[in-house]
Amino acid sequence: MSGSVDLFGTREEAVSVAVAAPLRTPLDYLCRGAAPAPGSYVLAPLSGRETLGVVWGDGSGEVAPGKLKMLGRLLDLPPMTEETRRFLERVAEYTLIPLGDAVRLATRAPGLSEPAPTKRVVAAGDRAPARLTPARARVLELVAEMGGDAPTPAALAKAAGVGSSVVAGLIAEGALAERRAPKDPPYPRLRPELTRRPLSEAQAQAAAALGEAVRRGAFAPTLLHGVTGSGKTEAYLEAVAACLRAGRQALVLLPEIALTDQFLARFQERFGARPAEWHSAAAGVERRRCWRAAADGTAQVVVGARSALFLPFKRLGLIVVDEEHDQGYKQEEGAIYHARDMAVLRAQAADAVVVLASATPSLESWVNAERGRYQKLSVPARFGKAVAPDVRTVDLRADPPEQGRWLSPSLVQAAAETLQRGEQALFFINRRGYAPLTLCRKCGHRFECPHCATWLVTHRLARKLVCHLCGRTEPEPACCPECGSTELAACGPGVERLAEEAAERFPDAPMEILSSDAAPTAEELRERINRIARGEAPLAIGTQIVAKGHNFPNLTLVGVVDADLGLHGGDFRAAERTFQLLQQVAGRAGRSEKPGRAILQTAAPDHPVMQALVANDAETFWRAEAAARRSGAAPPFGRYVAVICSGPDEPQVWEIARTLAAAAEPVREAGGEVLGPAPAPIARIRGRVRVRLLVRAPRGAALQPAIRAWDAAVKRRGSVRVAYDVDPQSFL
DNA sequence: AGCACGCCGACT
DNA sequence: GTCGGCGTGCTC
Repeated sequence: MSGSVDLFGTREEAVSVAVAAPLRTPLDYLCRGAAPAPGSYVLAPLSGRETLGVVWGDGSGEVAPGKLKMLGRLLDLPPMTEETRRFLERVAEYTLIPLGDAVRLATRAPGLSEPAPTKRVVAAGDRAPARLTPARARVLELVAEMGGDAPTPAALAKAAGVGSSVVAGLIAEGALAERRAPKDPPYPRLRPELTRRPLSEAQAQAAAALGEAVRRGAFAPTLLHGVTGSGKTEAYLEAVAACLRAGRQALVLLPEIALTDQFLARFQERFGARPAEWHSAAAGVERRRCWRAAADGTAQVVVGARSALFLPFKRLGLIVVDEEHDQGYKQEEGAIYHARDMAVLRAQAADAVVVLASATPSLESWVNAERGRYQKLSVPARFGKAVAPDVRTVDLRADPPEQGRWLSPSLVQAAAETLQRGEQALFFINRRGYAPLTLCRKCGHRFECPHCATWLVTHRLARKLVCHLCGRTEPEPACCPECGSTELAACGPGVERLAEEAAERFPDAPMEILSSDAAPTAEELRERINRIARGEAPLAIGTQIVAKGHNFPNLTLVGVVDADLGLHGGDFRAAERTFQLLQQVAGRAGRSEKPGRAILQTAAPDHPVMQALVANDAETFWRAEAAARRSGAAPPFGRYVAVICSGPDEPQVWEIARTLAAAAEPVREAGGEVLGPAPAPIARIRGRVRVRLLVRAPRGAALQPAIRAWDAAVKRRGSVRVAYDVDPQSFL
């Protein structure tokens, strides 16, 4: 331990502390007397205030001891385990965020710097009361019945049906002992042996393999592939049970939307009590309780959204990432990370099992399983459950809609038949608004966003033109700003325009529109979804919010109006994203007892995405996609990092973005490539222009030198900021 | 992140 | 004449 001796001969030691501030390295502090152990939570003075920090190790000695500040108070919290600290280091290294930001992610709970709140409780005392009245007897009897449970004085009085003075009197005489107990109630003990639904052969096999891995207690990444309705939840709950028996904690991550009472009820049925819950909606007290219980090990299982991954678990043995393909696992604001990937890192640091569960695994997980880096377990569908819908394409070149219409004759006919049978039909189009482009018939002027180099989308209901990149709106124009002509043409369909056509074609069918801006509140949107689920609207028109989350038991036809949408454009994950989205949308027609079908309107029925959808064969698609990436026909695997440069002044941002591209020279020399700054990926969000620079680094190439160069390039450059978005595919 | 130090508009 | 706006820079 590097130390120093002051004038009075007192030994002062230096420790390094990772403070919860955006700093890439820990800072050195002096401490009086013995240095706190690594992992201790402390308050550290930082530019004139006390900031929460975690002792990381010995002082680095890089700053002269005379300039070091004295460490503040040690906090009364269970120390952060070495495993968690190693995990945070790896998160910082991988996502390119500062270590201090990673520490911040792990300390997002209120009241950490205050002692754990306590309350007064009473238990049986060691003396008999001088006078035993009937009221006193009732109280003492009740206390004896309670055994170890210590109620508050008020609760005890109420339960015994006596006044509070009776209890107070007994305390004064020593017949009841008063002490302080934690105010946050402990989580109820879970019972791994409680109930078990009968498992199918395949479920039992998967559960056994997972349980075996948990008992081994070593890092074991596993892809649990189970189609919808196969009961993969039951399989991984058995892994949770095995983890509880092994005396370790388990974490179940769910996409925010799936964190429902339904899941919790199922959990309670299996384990006899609800788990600790961690999600963004949880209030302050609940977060404090969950954080502390994760840290002291009394939370046996935490179920939570992505940020639960950063709880300071004491002895984590299992992480389940349910619906691992879900885009919601990606944190896009502030510290950018993908919770599924960080779960793998955490499991590695904790020698834990990580289960990635999905009916439609992501490309990266599939490739990792194929390469043998992940164990793969499959749970096929249970007999008698709803089956995948029959998927077909309609070739828009051979069977086109009429001029100015978007539904092809065969899709219209299929919908008519469906409605006639009393079943539901859904038209899907992944575009909000009325029309994606408005142009002037006279001079050809296009209405574009002045900031984003994209077309403004006409929203007819709101009477506005909206930029879907930056959210900028203008009133709907009456005439062309160039030539003054009033002949403006709306080109292409959006969900509003599709609804217009559907209403014309099926005037007698009540219709519900599902899009994020068709409903003013989330509550209203939920109500609309419920109306469809209850079968009140036979016809539904929707954007991608219909893709997940809900069962529509009477829905037997899904019509994808433009299946090619999203396949073009510069996104190097366009094909897989389209495949996953459309597979989910088509699957909406597969939840009914009756046979369901999906119709894809496409101008490219031979495209691998369409063929894979028709064959309902993700594996073949992933294999083809992986092969294309290896052969160079599609963007190759590698470490993709978007360097995001943002600031209020557009020319300055562009200038700095070019500097950043130049500073990426070491990456290029190492065989990587730098794409951009491209003209398209620019957007203005809350007054700040964002320019993205895509960098692909070869596998194994350390990006840290480039980061130093990029960080330095924006220093002393006003309010320009740089952030890094590491693509999950970097795992490959 | 937050806090201090910096230079330009409306106030007792 | 100042109070304070937030742009800019740094934190052991």
